[in-house]
Amino acid sequence: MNRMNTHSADRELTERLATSGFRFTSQRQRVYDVLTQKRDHPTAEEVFMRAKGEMPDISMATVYNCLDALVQCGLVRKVQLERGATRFCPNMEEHCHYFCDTCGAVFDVMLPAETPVMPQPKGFKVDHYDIAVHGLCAECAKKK
Amino acid sequence: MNRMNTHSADRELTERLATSGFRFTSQRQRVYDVLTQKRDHPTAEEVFMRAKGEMPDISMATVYNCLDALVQCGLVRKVQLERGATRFCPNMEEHCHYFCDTCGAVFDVMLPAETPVMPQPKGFKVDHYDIAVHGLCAECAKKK
DNA sequence: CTCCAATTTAGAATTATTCCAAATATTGAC
DNA sequence: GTCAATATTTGGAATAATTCTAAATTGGAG
Repeated sequence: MNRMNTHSADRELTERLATSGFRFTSQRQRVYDVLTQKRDHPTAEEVFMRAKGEMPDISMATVYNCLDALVQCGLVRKVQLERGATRFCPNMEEHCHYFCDTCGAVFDVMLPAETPVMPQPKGFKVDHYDIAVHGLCAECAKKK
Repeated sequence: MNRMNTHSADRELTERLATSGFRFTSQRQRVYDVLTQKRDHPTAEEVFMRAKGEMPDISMATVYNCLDALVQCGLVRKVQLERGATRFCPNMEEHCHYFCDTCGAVFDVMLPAETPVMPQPKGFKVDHYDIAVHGLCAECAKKK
């Protein structure tokens, strides 16, 4: 299927997968499409349900596999905002997450170019930052 | 037990519990002691094992109960650094966590007084920040 | 001291995820 | 295009961490 990868987006996906040693599959394409179409930080379960729309036979195990491959090849980020299901985010720019503890809504906010100087544990080699701001979104704040 | 709460630390604990509508119990005292004695961000399982040292009959369910009460009365913070067990931290000052993705070590680092201005989603009411820095600790960095 | 609500306890239930082994699909060589 | 080798998908079983449940126990007000 999709022998030619006609769309540039697919070719991009194929290349990203290939450079990490993964193959292009229709399931991985579908899962990545789901994530880029509605960027609301869905859980694996939610990705599964949306993916089934156009691909009714896809399985939960495959969704986990695909998400894992996409994370490994640098197209998707895992986001753990609370205990419970991990969420997935296709925005790979440096940003932080505003999280509504009441309704679960997530908002991406770019980080300011100027990051403040932070003292670091001696010899610590930083890989990445995970910054979350917890609180109430406008709607939920109004209701209280 | 502990009818008098002779130690000031215990009285402090009793008061904190009371103002949130909780009772003082020996189990809650023990769990809080475990957290303050070795501030290495243990999981519930680890707290359980350490608590059993002086209190062999304490149960896992109780450890979860106690941790929950301590979090609710503002003496302890939950820390979710990755998928998997939640960790617990008795340091209630504003700080962030440096986390070694290889060995799991956690280092507290105070945040600089000057926090950078961040654009916020309209109407969002901030409750707290969760800042984690992932990477390799000095030891693990050396091994590579 | 007595009573009642809060707490503890052991074990069952739940949730999210990972593991497994057989069936299927993809890719590179011919 | 065909074939073989290997990666991937799949459904279901297994696991890990936590939450729930209901009975026994305990703390504290009066």
